[in-house]
Amino acid sequence: MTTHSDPLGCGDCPVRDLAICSGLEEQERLALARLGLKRHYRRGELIFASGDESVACATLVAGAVKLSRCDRDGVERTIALLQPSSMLARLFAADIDSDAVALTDSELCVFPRSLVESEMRSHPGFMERILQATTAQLASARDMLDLVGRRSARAKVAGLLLVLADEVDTASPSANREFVLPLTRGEMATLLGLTIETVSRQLTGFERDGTIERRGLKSIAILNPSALRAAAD
Amino acid sequence: MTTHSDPLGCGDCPVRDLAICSGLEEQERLALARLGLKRHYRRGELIFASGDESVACATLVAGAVKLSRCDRDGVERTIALLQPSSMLARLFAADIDSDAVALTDSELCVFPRSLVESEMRSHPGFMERILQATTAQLASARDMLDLVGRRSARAKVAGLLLVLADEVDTASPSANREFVLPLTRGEMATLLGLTIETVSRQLTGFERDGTIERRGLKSIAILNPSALRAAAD
DNA sequence: CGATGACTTGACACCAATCAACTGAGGTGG
DNA sequence: CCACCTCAGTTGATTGGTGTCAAGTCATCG
Repeated sequence: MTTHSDPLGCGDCPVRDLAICSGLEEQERLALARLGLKRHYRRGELIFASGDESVACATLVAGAVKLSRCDRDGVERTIALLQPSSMLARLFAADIDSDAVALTDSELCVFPRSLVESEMRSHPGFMERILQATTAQLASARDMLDLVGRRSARAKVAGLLLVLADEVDTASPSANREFVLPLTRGEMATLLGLTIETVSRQLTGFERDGTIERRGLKSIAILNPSALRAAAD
Repeated sequence: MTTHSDPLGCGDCPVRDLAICSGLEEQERLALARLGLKRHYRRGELIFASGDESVACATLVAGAVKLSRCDRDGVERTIALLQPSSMLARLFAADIDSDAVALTDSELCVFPRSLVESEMRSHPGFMERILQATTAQLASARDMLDLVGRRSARAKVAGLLLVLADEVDTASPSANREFVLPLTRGEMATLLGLTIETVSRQLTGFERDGTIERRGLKSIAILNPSALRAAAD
């Protein structure tokens, strides 16, 4: 191994088989890695800002990121939640249309967008991976739309808890799942089009029901998943 | 020209330079056209149903289509509006996750999904077009999320009117634009997470303001676009 | 231990859902 | 041609849910 055989530490990358890079041959992946860089962001840190020129293409390696917008009164609306292995990029567009903010301390691999686009044109397997990633994000955006379009606060919050629980742990869809909320109450509220107080009251309601249990401020256990699913629509 | 030189009538297709087929060379496009078929759907007709096997990939040539889902109480939620040139497909997935319904009389070119996927793997230009289309749908889904996440009915309806006006006519973003709503009040309501009555009342409100004018049941003129934009957030 | 910020709870007002009646447009049939 | 039907849309009265404002609690950190 030469000194620069693994500049980004791809060797022990937790998302190496999920992220778009997995569509590249070893050699191309290395070429990309040489021109990329790994960056850490603290919770709350701004990664890209709406209006920025779209020059980068990134992969979320660890942590959690939200995309959001603000209207002119400064009211924020979250339009996407991104998990590790997600691609952060605006392909085919001159500039960014939303803020990207780290929800928890996060790690990203950042590449020049132009490089990613040119690599993708010469490597169909890479482009297919990017298409898959985009398709997955589209499906998830539509799921969110379904969620946010619900008419009662109860259904919205229940649905969000189920989404967040699944994100944490797809393995055991059973009772007593405990997971850590990556979102504050305020972030849940801007995501669902509700207020902090309403989100809080819904959580209290579910806890009174025995549907969930709050453990500390950020941790939630789902005691009765079927009750939660029933509440979700 | 031989008898089968233009089986789908691509020659005078209104979206021939916009749809994904435009990513193909003449010869490949013809090969695809030979295995596709053109179908008409009446307003309200079901094109694909949630749960169906994902065997087709279609292009909306003319008309308008919505994607929607129902919860177990039968409450419908619309998760996307598709315009001419949009691709209707669930790539990389075994089955369909939402109903596709014609909003107006519509015309679609339908192809076997397997064929589209294999063509895309052998023609990078075609895959890039599909990626572009998917990226555009993702952007539009996030715009919708922004819209539906607004907290007042007034802002939601105002935003929707602006979206619909743009869809009809991007050319003149000025006053006195008149356009035909492709959606009934009920469809606007399921899209925004409101009720028919609320949508109706908001429209009446905007009309009293002098912001819009209703002309017949389905036609709307925007008299004061900036007032509408102000109301939209 | 005090300060800060996130969260919860309460009281109240208001907006949107609900239920119900009415209007108007389009279509059918006598 | 008009009467009638049907369905989408509008409007009104009322209720209930969610936003708002305000106070209070809890966790974390210096």
